[in-house]
Amino acid sequence: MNISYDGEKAIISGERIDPCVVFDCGQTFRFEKSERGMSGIAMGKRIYVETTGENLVIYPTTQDEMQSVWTDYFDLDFSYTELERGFEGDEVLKRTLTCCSGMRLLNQEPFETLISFIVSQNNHIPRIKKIVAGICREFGTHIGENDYAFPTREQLSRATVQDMKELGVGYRADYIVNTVNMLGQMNVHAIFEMDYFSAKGALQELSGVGPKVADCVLLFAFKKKNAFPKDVWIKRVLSEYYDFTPKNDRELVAFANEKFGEYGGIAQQYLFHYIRMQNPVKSK
DNA sequence: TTCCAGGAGCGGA
DNA sequence: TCCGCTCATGGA
Repeated sequence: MNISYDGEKAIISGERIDPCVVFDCGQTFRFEKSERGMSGIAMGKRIYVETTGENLVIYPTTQDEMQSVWTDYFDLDFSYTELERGFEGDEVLKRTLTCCSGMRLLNQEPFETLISFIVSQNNHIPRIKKIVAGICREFGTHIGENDYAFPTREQLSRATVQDMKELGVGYRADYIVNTVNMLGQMNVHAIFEMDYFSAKGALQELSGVGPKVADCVLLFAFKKKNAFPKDVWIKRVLSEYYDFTPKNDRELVAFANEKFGEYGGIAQQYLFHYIRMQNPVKSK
């Protein structure tokens, strides 16, 4: 993979990256289709992500910012091309490449990921996007036109349960307010250094965070590529394509480890996106 | 109108 | 540990 620069554009070559897959696969809720690709707000800034020929273009940015922010955000030090080659040995994973090739797992900001996935529970993606946008608009920093950054913990600590309910989060309002308060007494950054099971346990101490939300946060924010979130779609995948119905969380973890290894979480994301693409009506 | 969603918490068995 | 119920909301 190579990164070159043209004005305020960073051009990435040598690795197939499909922005429509990356930003429309349910790992982040702040991107929408733009004229030539996808655009959204991440790490406190609006960016545009497009493909031109075989290359991916990210703008506006600088070489310094690419090195300090976006290389990590886009997980550019990890070769998904090589990973996809490893899918050849699994018929189902191989099939996902027809519509999921060019996927990447983003390394997102932990607080935003945590709150967003508390909102996500028992919810539809379009509605999650709407609610997250509202949280940003009401409590985040205005960064231009109609753009707002996701609020910091301190900013969101000013939100009451009633405020959250007015944004449509429903019964999750208590979870969010409680978790925001609990995080004031917790060193979230320490989770980066924990092993998978300790990290999952630590997250599940928080209000409204169960096994599924914890796995999503570990996978999408804390770089635990073996975290394997189990939602209704993945249950379908395992049941329909692998003829496997886990009795409990332990059985699922064992199955994912054996079947998909240390990058099970990434495989999970291909499977998640694939089955949703097969069921376009249900997934909306 | 009914169904369902990137589920978690709770009480009871 | 497991099971079943409840929770709020709105798009399809």
